[in-house]
Amino acid sequence: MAVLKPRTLSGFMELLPAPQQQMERIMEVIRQSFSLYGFTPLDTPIIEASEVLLAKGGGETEKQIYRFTKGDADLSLRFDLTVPLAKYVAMHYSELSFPFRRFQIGKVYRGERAQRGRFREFYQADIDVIGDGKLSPINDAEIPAIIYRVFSTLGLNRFQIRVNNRKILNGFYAMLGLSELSGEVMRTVDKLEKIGEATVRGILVDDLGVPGEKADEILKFIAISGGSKAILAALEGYRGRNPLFDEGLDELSLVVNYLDSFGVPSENFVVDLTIARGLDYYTGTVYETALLDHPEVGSVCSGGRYDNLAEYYTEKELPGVGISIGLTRLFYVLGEQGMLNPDLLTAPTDVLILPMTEDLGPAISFATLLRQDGIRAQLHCEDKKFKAKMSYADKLRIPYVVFLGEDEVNSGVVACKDMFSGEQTKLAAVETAALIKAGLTEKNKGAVILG
RNA sequence: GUGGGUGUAGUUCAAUUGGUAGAGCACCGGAUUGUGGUUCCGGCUGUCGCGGGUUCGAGUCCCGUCACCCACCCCA
Repeated sequence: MAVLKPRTLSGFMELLPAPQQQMERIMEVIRQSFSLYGFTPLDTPIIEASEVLLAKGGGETEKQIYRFTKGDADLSLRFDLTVPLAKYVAMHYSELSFPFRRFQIGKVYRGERAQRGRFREFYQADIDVIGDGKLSPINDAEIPAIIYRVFSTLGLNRFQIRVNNRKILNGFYAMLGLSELSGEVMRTVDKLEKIGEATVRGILVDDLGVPGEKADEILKFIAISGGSKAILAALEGYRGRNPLFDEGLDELSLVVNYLDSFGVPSENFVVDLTIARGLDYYTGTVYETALLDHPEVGSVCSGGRYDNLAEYYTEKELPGVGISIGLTRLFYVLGEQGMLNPDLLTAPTDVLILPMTEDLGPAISFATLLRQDGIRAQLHCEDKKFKAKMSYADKLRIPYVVFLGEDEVNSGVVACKDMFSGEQTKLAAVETAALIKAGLTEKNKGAVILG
């Protein structure tokens, strides 16, 4: 019979069991980290009515969204987690308590060309804080702490949280009389690191029609660098010329000043006046996180402050601040760079039990004992050679194999082999369980996801 | 959407100026009866992406097509 060639669509990540385990661990770290800051878990449908997801209209979303019809229904796959959140908050406004802090880890879909580190289906891990009418900028200051917590808990050190404030940029461009162009200018300046100063100036002057001396002022402005405090000090020099700028500077100062209290080391944080990133609804603080050793892969976590999350769905004013971790991309990079700890236990079970007697009772009882003790156990009763079963345990990197043959059953013990050390013990069931438990704790000790 | 590249066993790749396909890894089996990972021996697999053309003859040249990859755009 002719069989169909199996294939997975381009841009869709499909993992083997061991990497999937690592992915799950990463998700778990993210979940726990988010929980530590008082965020509540949320899940929303992957499919929504197109009119809801496309309420904003125009732009990239329209071009890239997966849209289809089912009967009369015009449906779309969610493009990000923020728009569904907006709908959710608008819809359940009266049932929610504000500030509403939620986290959500879910797949999103973008019908663009797949590329290295760029997927069509990928996980985003989002947190957002939504205020009712107003939202304290202290929330902006807390975000870097959460990012830092997630990345450092994963075992990463070489990353940098970059922060900027759009009010500062917009205010600055207003000072130059370039308000109408600020979007274009920001987009251009954002590419500085990639294309260089000369090219940026060329685009500003030749393509956008920015007068030469103003382009130079822009370049001078974005070239402000140094430690966060030094940058703030330099920015103070521009104070008093534009109210929006001043407001942004106040917000940025707040973020910087509380970093220490929030436990964010200064080496993992920088004020970067070039970043403008993100969807165009960002209005204040913006964040971007870069892996210092892999600048080429792009952002793995970005976000910012927006004035009005749900303007398309409600008259209520709902400002918010949030970030999105590009989990799939992050995982892809970590794997590609060999940064996933190979010593991390990824076996589907802790113990593989091999019964070798007609009566499976003792083996099943032992499995039950282990499971009651919180130890993952699997029976292997298939009609296979003993060697094949050992090989199975080995390939899956299962840490313990237990043998239950005539000898063991008759003398009331179980034989247990530590597959990593090769040592084998023959002890009573309860003692073996205790031994395994202690051994697992030892093997898991300091098991960071990244190594 | 625009530009470039590539398509050969499960996988990574190889195949002299066009002459009807190989290697490593993986996989499977064996090296005496209840012990894996190392080693040794043996074995398996391909419509050479698909369709057409040139040719005595094409994996190797030409056209088309599809798929994938890379860059741009945009972004996680």
